[in-house]
Amino acid sequence: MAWDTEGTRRRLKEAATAEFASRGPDGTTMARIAERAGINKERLYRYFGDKQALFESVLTDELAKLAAATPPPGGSFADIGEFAGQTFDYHASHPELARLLQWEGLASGTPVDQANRTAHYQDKVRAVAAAQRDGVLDDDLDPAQLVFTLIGLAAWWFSVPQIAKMLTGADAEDDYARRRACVVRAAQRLALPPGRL
Amino acid sequence: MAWDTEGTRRRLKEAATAEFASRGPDGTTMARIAERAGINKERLYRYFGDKQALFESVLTDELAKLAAATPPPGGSFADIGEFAGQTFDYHASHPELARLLQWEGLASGTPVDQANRTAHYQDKVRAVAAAQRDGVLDDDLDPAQLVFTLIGLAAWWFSVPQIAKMLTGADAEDDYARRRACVVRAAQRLALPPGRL
DNA sequence: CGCATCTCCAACGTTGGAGTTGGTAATTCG
DNA sequence: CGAATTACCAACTCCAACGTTGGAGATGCG
Repeated sequence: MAWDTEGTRRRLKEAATAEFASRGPDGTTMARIAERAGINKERLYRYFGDKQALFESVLTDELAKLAAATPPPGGSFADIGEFAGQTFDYHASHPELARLLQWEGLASGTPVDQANRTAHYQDKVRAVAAAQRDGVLDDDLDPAQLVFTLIGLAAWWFSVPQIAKMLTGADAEDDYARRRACVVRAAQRLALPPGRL
Repeated sequence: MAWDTEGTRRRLKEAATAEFASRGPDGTTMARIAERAGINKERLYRYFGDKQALFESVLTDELAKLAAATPPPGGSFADIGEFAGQTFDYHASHPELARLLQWEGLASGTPVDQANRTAHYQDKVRAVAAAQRDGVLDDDLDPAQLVFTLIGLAAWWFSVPQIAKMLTGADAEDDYARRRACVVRAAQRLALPPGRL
Protein backbone atom coordinates (compact mmCIF):
# COMPACT_ATOMS: atom_id res chain seq x y z
CA MET A 1 0.00 0.00 0.00
CA ALA A 2 1.29 3.45 -0.90
CA TRP A 3 1.87 5.91 1.93
CA ASP A 4 -0.78 8.51 2.63
CA THR A 5 1.23 11.01 4.56
CA GLU A 6 -1.02 13.94 3.75
CA GLY A 7 -4.07 12.00 4.84
CA THR A 8 -2.32 11.09 8.07
CA ARG A 9 -1.41 14.72 8.68
CA ARG A 10 -4.94 15.84 7.99
CA ARG A 11 -6.54 13.26 10.22
CA LEU A 12 -4.18 14.14 13.04
CA LYS A 13 -4.89 17.84 12.72
CA GLU A 14 -8.64 17.32 12.59
CA ALA A 15 -8.48 15.21 15.71
CA ALA A 16 -6.25 17.79 17.39
CA THR A 17 -8.62 20.62 16.49
CA ALA A 18 -11.58 18.81 17.95
CA GLU A 19 -9.76 17.82 21.11
CA PHE A 20 -8.22 21.24 21.73
CA ALA A 21 -11.52 22.97 21.13
CA SER A 22 -13.33 20.62 23.43
CA ARG A 23 -10.87 20.37 26.32
CA GLY A 24 -8.38 23.18 25.88
CA PRO A 25 -4.61 22.93 25.64
CA ASP A 26 -4.09 21.72 29.18
CA GLY A 27 -6.98 19.28 29.19
CA THR A 28 -5.97 17.64 25.93
CA THR A 29 -3.57 14.72 25.84
CA MET A 30 -1.44 13.82 22.88
CA ALA A 31 -2.38 10.19 23.31
CA ARG A 32 -6.07 11.03 23.01
CA ILE A 33 -5.51 12.96 19.81
CA ALA A 34 -3.61 10.06 18.30
CA GLU A 35 -6.22 7.58 19.46
CA ARG A 36 -9.02 9.69 18.04
CA ALA A 37 -7.23 9.87 14.70
CA GLY A 38 -6.42 6.17 14.76
CA ILE A 39 -2.73 7.02 14.32
CA ASN A 40 0.21 6.37 16.54
CA LYS A 41 1.24 9.11 18.92
CA GLU A 42 4.76 9.29 17.59
CA ARG A 43 3.41 10.66 14.28
CA LEU A 44 2.18 13.74 16.13
CA TYR A 45 5.66 14.58 17.30
CA ARG A 46 7.28 13.79 13.95
CA TYR A 47 4.82 15.97 12.04
CA PHE A 48 4.01 18.81 14.39
CA GLY A 49 6.66 18.98 17.08
CA ASP A 50 5.49 19.23 20.64
CA LYS A 51 2.07 19.99 22.05
CA GLN A 52 2.47 23.76 22.07
CA ALA A 53 3.53 23.79 18.43
CA LEU A 54 0.58 21.58 17.53
CA PHE A 55 -1.84 23.93 19.27
CA GLU A 56 -0.40 26.94 17.46
CA SER A 57 -0.59 25.08 14.18
CA VAL A 58 -4.25 24.26 14.76
CA LEU A 59 -5.06 27.84 15.76
CA THR A 60 -3.23 29.28 12.80
CA ASP A 61 -5.19 27.04 10.46
CA GLU A 62 -8.51 28.06 11.99
CA LEU A 63 -7.61 31.74 11.84
CA ALA A 64 -6.75 31.33 8.18
CA LYS A 65 -10.17 29.80 7.56
CA LEU A 66 -11.77 32.72 9.40
CA ALA A 67 -9.87 35.24 7.34
CA ALA A 68 -10.89 33.44 4.17
CA ALA A 69 -14.53 33.37 5.21
CA THR A 70 -14.81 36.94 6.49
CA PRO A 71 -16.39 39.24 3.94
CA PRO A 72 -14.37 42.38 3.26
CA PRO A 73 -15.67 45.58 4.90
CA GLY A 74 -17.36 48.25 2.88
CA GLY A 75 -20.97 47.13 3.15
CA SER A 76 -23.57 49.60 4.26
CA PHE A 77 -24.32 49.95 7.94
CA ALA A 78 -27.93 50.90 7.44
CA ASP A 79 -28.89 47.43 8.56
CA ILE A 80 -26.56 47.33 11.51
CA GLY A 81 -28.67 44.61 13.05
CA GLU A 82 -27.70 42.22 10.27
CA PHE A 83 -24.04 42.91 10.97
CA ALA A 84 -24.52 41.76 14.54
CA GLY A 85 -26.70 38.88 13.36
CA GLN A 86 -24.00 37.66 11.00
CA THR A 87 -21.42 37.82 13.75
CA PHE A 88 -23.80 35.72 15.81
CA ASP A 89 -24.23 33.28 12.91
CA TYR A 90 -20.51 32.98 12.43
CA HIS A 91 -19.92 32.05 16.05
CA ALA A 92 -22.81 29.63 15.97
CA SER A 93 -21.51 27.78 12.94
CA HIS A 94 -17.86 27.74 14.06
CA PRO A 95 -18.00 26.66 17.68
CA GLU A 96 -14.49 25.22 17.57
CA LEU A 97 -12.91 28.49 16.54
CA ALA A 98 -14.76 30.47 19.17
CA ARG A 99 -13.60 28.09 21.87
CA LEU A 100 -10.04 27.95 20.59
CA LEU A 101 -9.84 31.72 20.59
CA GLN A 102 -11.25 31.90 24.07
CA TRP A 103 -8.67 29.47 25.35
CA GLU A 104 -5.97 31.34 23.58
CA GLY A 105 -7.23 34.59 25.05
CA LEU A 106 -7.31 33.21 28.56
CA ALA A 107 -3.78 31.92 28.30
CA SER A 108 -1.44 34.70 29.27
CA GLY A 109 0.69 36.11 26.53
CA THR A 110 0.24 38.37 23.57
CA PRO A 111 -2.56 37.53 21.14
CA VAL A 112 -1.52 35.84 17.91
CA ASP A 113 -1.50 37.99 14.82
CA GLN A 114 -2.10 41.11 16.87
CA ALA A 115 -1.12 43.59 14.20
CA ASN A 116 -3.46 42.25 11.54
CA ARG A 117 -6.36 41.94 13.92
CA THR A 118 -5.90 45.49 15.19
CA ALA A 119 -5.88 46.80 11.63
CA HIS A 120 -9.01 44.81 10.83
CA TYR A 121 -10.84 46.28 13.82
CA GLN A 122 -9.70 49.79 13.00
CA ASP A 123 -11.19 49.41 9.54
CA LYS A 124 -14.53 48.62 11.09
CA VAL A 125 -14.25 51.57 13.47
CA ARG A 126 -13.55 53.94 10.60
CA ALA A 127 -16.51 52.63 8.65
CA VAL A 128 -18.79 53.07 11.65
CA ALA A 129 -17.49 56.57 12.27
CA ALA A 130 -18.26 57.48 8.66
CA ALA A 131 -21.77 56.06 8.98
CA GLN A 132 -22.25 58.16 12.10
CA ARG A 133 -21.17 61.31 10.27
CA ASP A 134 -23.62 60.47 7.50
CA GLY A 135 -26.43 60.10 9.99
CA VAL A 136 -26.94 56.44 9.12
CA LEU A 137 -25.91 55.53 12.67
CA ASP A 138 -26.53 57.48 15.84
CA ASP A 139 -23.39 59.21 17.13
CA ASP A 140 -24.45 58.79 20.73
CA LEU A 141 -21.68 56.24 21.36
CA ASP A 142 -18.01 56.42 20.50
CA PRO A 143 -17.44 54.41 17.29
CA ALA A 144 -14.77 52.12 18.74
CA GLN A 145 -16.86 51.44 21.81
CA LEU A 146 -19.90 50.82 19.64
CA VAL A 147 -18.09 48.26 17.50
CA PHE A 148 -16.77 46.57 20.61
CA THR A 149 -20.22 46.45 22.15
CA LEU A 150 -21.83 45.09 18.99
CA ILE A 151 -19.31 42.26 18.81
CA GLY A 152 -20.00 41.52 22.44
CA LEU A 153 -23.73 41.50 21.85
CA ALA A 154 -23.28 38.53 19.53
CA ALA A 155 -20.32 36.77 21.12
CA TRP A 156 -21.49 36.99 24.73
CA TRP A 157 -23.96 34.17 24.16
CA PHE A 158 -21.09 31.85 23.24
CA SER A 159 -18.70 33.18 25.84
CA VAL A 160 -20.78 32.16 28.86
CA PRO A 161 -23.31 29.63 27.55
CA GLN A 162 -23.93 28.30 31.03
CA ILE A 163 -25.27 31.69 32.14
CA ALA A 164 -27.35 31.99 28.97
CA LYS A 165 -28.98 28.68 29.77
CA MET A 166 -29.64 29.56 33.41
CA LEU A 167 -31.32 32.78 32.35
CA THR A 168 -33.34 31.67 29.36
CA GLY A 169 -33.89 28.09 30.46
CA ALA A 170 -33.22 26.91 26.93
CA ASP A 171 -30.37 25.19 25.15
CA ALA A 172 -28.43 27.03 22.49
CA GLU A 173 -29.79 24.94 19.62
CA ASP A 174 -33.44 25.21 20.63
CA ASP A 175 -33.17 28.92 21.24
CA TYR A 176 -31.12 29.87 18.20
CA ALA A 177 -33.72 31.91 16.32
CA ARG A 178 -34.90 33.80 19.38
CA ARG A 179 -31.36 34.62 20.46
CA ARG A 180 -30.43 35.81 17.03
CA ALA A 181 -33.48 38.04 16.88
CA CYS A 182 -32.55 39.50 20.24
CA VAL A 183 -29.04 40.27 19.03
CA VAL A 184 -30.33 41.94 15.88
CA ARG A 185 -32.87 44.01 17.79
CA ALA A 186 -30.38 45.05 20.47
CA ALA A 187 -27.87 46.12 17.86
CA GLN A 188 -30.48 48.27 16.19
CA ARG A 189 -31.49 49.92 19.45
CA LEU A 190 -27.87 50.63 20.27
CA ALA A 191 -26.71 51.98 16.96
CA LEU A 192 -29.58 53.39 14.96
CA PRO A 193 -30.91 56.92 15.40
CA PRO A 194 -34.20 56.82 17.35
CA GLY A 195 -36.10 57.87 14.25
CA ARG A 196 -34.97 54.82 12.27
CA LEU A 197 -35.99 52.23 14.80
CA MET B 1 1.18 31.27 69.10
CA ALA B 2 -2.54 30.73 68.87
CA TRP B 3 -3.96 28.96 65.81
CA ASP B 4 -5.27 31.09 63.03
CA THR B 5 -7.29 28.54 61.14
CA GLU B 6 -9.60 31.10 59.61
CA GLY B 7 -6.64 33.13 58.45
CA THR B 8 -5.07 30.03 56.95
CA ARG B 9 -8.29 29.18 55.16
CA ARG B 10 -8.60 32.69 53.87
CA ARG B 11 -5.02 32.89 52.64
CA LEU B 12 -5.36 29.56 50.88
CA LYS B 13 -8.57 30.59 49.21
CA GLU B 14 -7.16 33.93 48.11
CA ALA B 15 -4.16 32.19 46.61
CA ALA B 16 -6.41 29.63 44.93
CA THR B 17 -8.64 32.36 43.50
CA ALA B 18 -5.69 34.18 42.01
CA GLU B 19 -4.12 31.03 40.57
CA PHE B 20 -7.34 29.64 39.14
CA ALA B 21 -8.25 32.98 37.58
CA SER B 22 -4.82 33.35 36.08
CA ARG B 23 -4.16 29.83 34.82
CA GLY B 24 -7.46 28.03 34.85
CA PRO B 25 -8.34 24.80 36.62
CA ASP B 26 -6.06 22.59 34.52
CA GLY B 27 -3.12 24.97 34.50
CA THR B 28 -3.16 25.45 38.25
CA THR B 29 -1.24 23.14 40.57
CA MET B 30 -2.15 22.55 44.16
CA ALA B 31 1.51 22.93 45.10
CA ARG B 32 1.62 26.41 43.57
CA ILE B 33 -1.44 27.52 45.48
CA ALA B 34 0.06 26.33 48.72
CA GLU B 35 3.39 27.93 47.94
CA ARG B 36 1.72 31.22 47.06
CA ALA B 37 -0.17 31.18 50.34
CA GLY B 38 2.92 30.16 52.29
CA ILE B 39 0.99 27.18 53.66
CA ASN B 40 1.62 23.48 53.33
CA LYS B 41 -0.17 21.66 50.56
CA GLU B 42 -1.81 19.21 52.91
CA ARG B 43 -3.87 22.05 54.41
CA LEU B 44 -5.57 22.49 51.04
CA TYR B 45 -6.82 18.93 51.05
CA ARG B 46 -7.85 18.99 54.71
CA TYR B 47 -9.81 22.21 54.31
CA PHE B 48 -11.21 22.02 50.82
CA GLY B 49 -11.05 18.44 49.60
CA ASP B 50 -9.64 17.86 46.16
CA LYS B 51 -8.84 20.28 43.37
CA GLN B 52 -12.29 20.20 41.81
CA ALA B 53 -13.95 20.96 45.14
CA LEU B 54 -11.52 23.81 45.72
CA PHE B 55 -12.31 25.34 42.36
CA GLU B 56 -16.04 25.10 43.02
CA SER B 57 -15.56 26.62 46.44
CA VAL B 58 -13.63 29.53 44.95
CA LEU B 59 -16.20 30.15 42.26
CA THR B 60 -19.11 29.86 44.68
CA ASP B 61 -17.48 32.42 46.95
CA GLU B 62 -16.89 34.87 44.14
CA LEU B 63 -20.45 34.48 42.93
CA ALA B 64 -21.77 35.03 46.43
CA LYS B 65 -19.71 38.20 46.72
CA LEU B 66 -21.11 39.39 43.42
CA ALA B 67 -24.67 38.61 44.43
CA ALA B 68 -24.15 40.40 47.74
CA ALA B 69 -22.74 43.45 46.00
CA THR B 70 -25.50 43.62 43.41
CA PRO B 71 -28.46 45.63 44.62
CA PRO B 72 -31.39 43.42 45.53
CA PRO B 73 -34.28 43.29 43.08
CA GLY B 74 -37.29 45.38 43.89
CA GLY B 75 -35.46 48.63 43.56
CA SER B 76 -36.64 50.85 40.79
CA PHE B 77 -35.35 50.08 37.32
CA ALA B 78 -35.81 53.60 36.13
CA ASP B 79 -32.07 54.02 36.50
CA ILE B 80 -31.31 50.81 34.63
CA GLY B 81 -28.12 52.42 33.40
CA GLU B 82 -26.80 52.56 36.93
CA PHE B 83 -27.52 48.85 37.35
CA ALA B 84 -25.26 48.14 34.41
CA GLY B 85 -22.75 50.68 35.66
CA GLN B 86 -22.57 48.97 39.03
CA THR B 87 -22.06 45.61 37.39
CA PHE B 88 -19.24 47.22 35.44
CA ASP B 89 -17.76 48.65 38.63
CA TYR B 90 -17.94 45.29 40.30
CA HIS B 91 -16.07 43.54 37.51
CA ALA B 92 -13.51 46.32 37.44
CA SER B 93 -12.69 45.80 41.09
CA HIS B 94 -12.87 41.99 40.83
CA PRO B 95 -11.15 41.13 37.54
CA GLU B 96 -10.79 37.46 38.52
CA LEU B 97 -14.52 36.81 38.33
CA ALA B 98 -14.88 37.22 34.59
CA ARG B 99 -12.01 34.86 33.93
CA LEU B 100 -13.30 32.28 36.37
CA LEU B 101 -16.68 32.38 34.68
CA GLN B 102 -15.12 31.98 31.26
CA TRP B 103 -13.16 28.96 32.40
CA GLU B 104 -16.26 27.52 33.88
CA GLY B 105 -18.05 28.06 30.59
CA LEU B 106 -15.32 26.31 28.65
CA ALA B 107 -15.17 23.35 30.98
CA SER B 108 -17.67 20.67 30.17
CA GLY B 109 -20.00 19.64 32.92
CA THR B 110 -22.69 21.25 35.00
CA PRO B 111 -22.14 24.77 36.30
CA VAL B 112 -21.19 25.33 39.93
CA ASP B 113 -24.03 26.07 42.33
CA GLN B 114 -26.50 25.91 39.49
CA ALA B 115 -29.70 25.94 41.52
CA ASN B 116 -28.90 29.06 43.52
CA ARG B 117 -27.58 30.95 40.56
CA THR B 118 -30.60 30.09 38.44
CA ALA B 119 -32.91 31.25 41.21
CA HIS B 120 -30.94 34.47 41.60
CA TYR B 121 -31.14 35.18 37.89
CA GLN B 122 -34.83 34.34 37.77
CA ASP B 123 -35.43 36.93 40.48
CA LYS B 124 -33.83 39.52 38.30
CA VAL B 125 -35.82 38.40 35.29
CA ARG B 126 -39.08 38.64 37.22
CA ALA B 127 -38.23 42.12 38.45
CA VAL B 128 -37.41 43.23 34.92
CA ALA B 129 -40.61 41.69 33.58
CA ALA B 130 -42.60 43.61 36.19
CA ALA B 131 -40.86 46.84 35.28
CA GLN B 132 -41.72 46.16 31.66
CA ARG B 133 -45.39 45.68 32.54
CA ASP B 134 -45.31 48.95 34.46
CA GLY B 135 -43.87 50.74 31.48
CA VAL B 136 -40.71 51.66 33.36
CA LEU B 137 -38.75 49.52 30.92
CA ASP B 138 -39.43 48.94 27.24
CA ASP B 139 -40.89 45.50 26.54
CA ASP B 140 -39.20 45.28 23.16
CA LEU B 141 -36.84 42.54 24.37
CA ASP B 142 -37.61 39.35 26.24
CA PRO B 143 -36.86 39.99 29.93
CA ALA B 144 -34.45 37.05 30.31
CA GLN B 145 -32.59 38.01 27.17
CA LEU B 146 -32.50 41.63 28.30
CA VAL B 147 -30.97 40.73 31.65
CA PHE B 148 -28.42 38.50 29.94
CA THR B 149 -27.51 41.23 27.50
CA LEU B 150 -27.20 43.88 30.21
CA ILE B 151 -24.82 41.67 32.17
CA GLY B 152 -22.85 41.14 29.00
CA LEU B 153 -22.67 44.85 28.29
CA ALA B 154 -20.73 45.32 31.50
CA ALA B 155 -18.79 42.06 31.66
CA TRP B 156 -17.69 41.94 28.00
CA TRP B 157 -15.02 44.55 28.60
CA PHE B 158 -13.38 42.27 31.14
CA SER B 159 -13.93 39.05 29.23
CA VAL B 160 -11.85 40.07 26.23
CA PRO B 161 -9.65 42.95 27.40
CA GLN B 162 -7.21 42.36 24.57
CA ILE B 163 -9.93 43.06 22.00
CA ALA B 164 -11.04 46.11 23.95
CA LYS B 165 -7.51 47.42 23.78
CA MET B 166 -7.16 46.67 20.06
CA LEU B 167 -10.36 48.59 19.37
CA THR B 168 -10.09 51.57 21.68
CA GLY B 169 -6.31 51.80 21.75
CA ALA B 170 -6.45 52.46 25.45
CA ASP B 171 -5.67 50.47 28.58
CA ALA B 172 -8.46 49.56 30.95
CA GLU B 173 -7.30 51.91 33.70
CA ASP B 174 -6.90 54.97 31.49
CA ASP B 175 -10.24 54.36 29.82
CA TYR B 176 -12.28 53.47 32.88
CA ALA B 177 -14.62 56.46 33.00
CA ARG B 178 -15.31 56.47 29.28
CA ARG B 179 -16.03 52.75 29.24
CA ARG B 180 -18.34 52.99 32.19
CA ALA B 181 -20.23 55.84 30.57
CA CYS B 182 -20.59 53.75 27.43
CA VAL B 183 -22.01 50.85 29.41
CA VAL B 184 -24.51 53.07 31.21
CA ARG B 185 -25.63 54.72 28.01
CA ALA B 186 -25.93 51.44 26.13
CA ALA B 187 -28.01 49.91 28.91
CA GLN B 188 -30.36 52.87 28.78
CA ARG B 189 -30.74 52.63 25.02
CA LEU B 190 -31.45 48.91 25.28
CA ALA B 191 -33.91 48.92 28.13
CA LEU B 192 -35.67 52.25 28.45
CA PRO B 193 -38.72 53.21 26.40
CA PRO B 194 -37.72 55.64 23.66
CA GLY B 195 -39.57 58.43 25.38
CA ARG B 196 -37.46 58.16 28.54
CA LEU B 197 -34.09 58.40 26.88
C1' DC C 1 19.17 -7.54 -5.56
C1' DG C 2 21.47 -4.33 -2.06
C1' DC C 3 21.22 -0.25 0.20
C1' DA C 4 19.17 3.98 1.66
C1' DT C 5 15.17 6.20 3.02
C1' DC C 6 10.69 6.82 4.53
C1' DT C 7 6.34 5.45 7.35
C1' DC C 8 4.79 3.58 11.15
C1' DC C 9 4.32 1.71 15.98
C1' DA C 10 4.79 -0.84 20.67
C1' DA C 11 7.17 -0.14 24.49
C1' DC C 12 9.99 2.67 27.30
C1' DG C 13 12.22 6.56 30.38
C1' DT C 14 11.10 10.54 32.82
C1' DT C 15 8.77 14.13 35.05
C1' DG C 16 5.41 16.73 37.15
C1' DG C 17 1.62 16.94 39.97
C1' DA C 18 -2.49 14.87 42.67
C1' DG C 19 -3.40 13.14 46.85
C1' DT C 20 -1.57 10.65 51.51
C1' DT C 21 0.85 9.58 55.67
C1' DG C 22 3.46 9.57 59.83
C1' DG C 23 5.05 12.48 63.02
C1' DT C 24 5.66 17.02 65.76
C1' DA C 25 4.19 21.12 68.01
C1' DA C 26 0.45 23.83 69.86
C1' DT C 27 -3.97 23.93 72.42
C1' DT C 28 -7.75 22.49 75.22
C1' DC C 29 -9.91 20.08 78.86
C1' DG C 30 -10.26 17.34 83.09
C1' DC D 1 0.13 18.06 85.01
C1' DG D 2 -1.40 14.57 81.52
C1' DA D 3 -4.48 12.97 77.91
C1' DA D 4 -6.93 14.04 73.95
C1' DT D 5 -7.51 16.91 70.19
C1' DT D 6 -6.23 19.95 66.64
C1' DA D 7 -3.02 22.58 63.37
C1' DC D 8 0.65 21.90 60.83
C1' DC D 9 4.31 20.04 57.59
C1' DA D 10 8.23 17.23 55.26
C1' DA D 11 8.43 13.48 52.73
C1' DC D 12 6.30 9.97 50.46
C1' DT D 13 3.48 7.00 46.85
C1' DC D 14 1.45 6.68 42.62
C1' DC D 15 -0.13 7.67 38.19
C1' DA D 16 -0.89 10.04 34.02
C1' DA D 17 0.95 12.10 30.23
C1' DC D 18 4.90 14.07 27.68
C1' DG D 19 8.25 12.98 24.61
C1' DT D 20 11.72 9.15 22.80
C1' DT D 21 13.63 5.04 20.88
C1' DG D 22 14.72 0.92 18.54
C1' DG D 23 13.09 -1.77 15.22
C1' DA D 24 9.88 -3.64 11.61
C1' DG D 25 7.59 -3.17 7.24
C1' DA D 26 7.21 -0.37 2.74
C1' DT D 27 9.24 2.16 -1.09
C1' DG D 28 12.69 3.97 -4.22
C1' DC D 29 17.09 3.90 -6.66
C1' DG D 30 21.23 2.23 -8.83
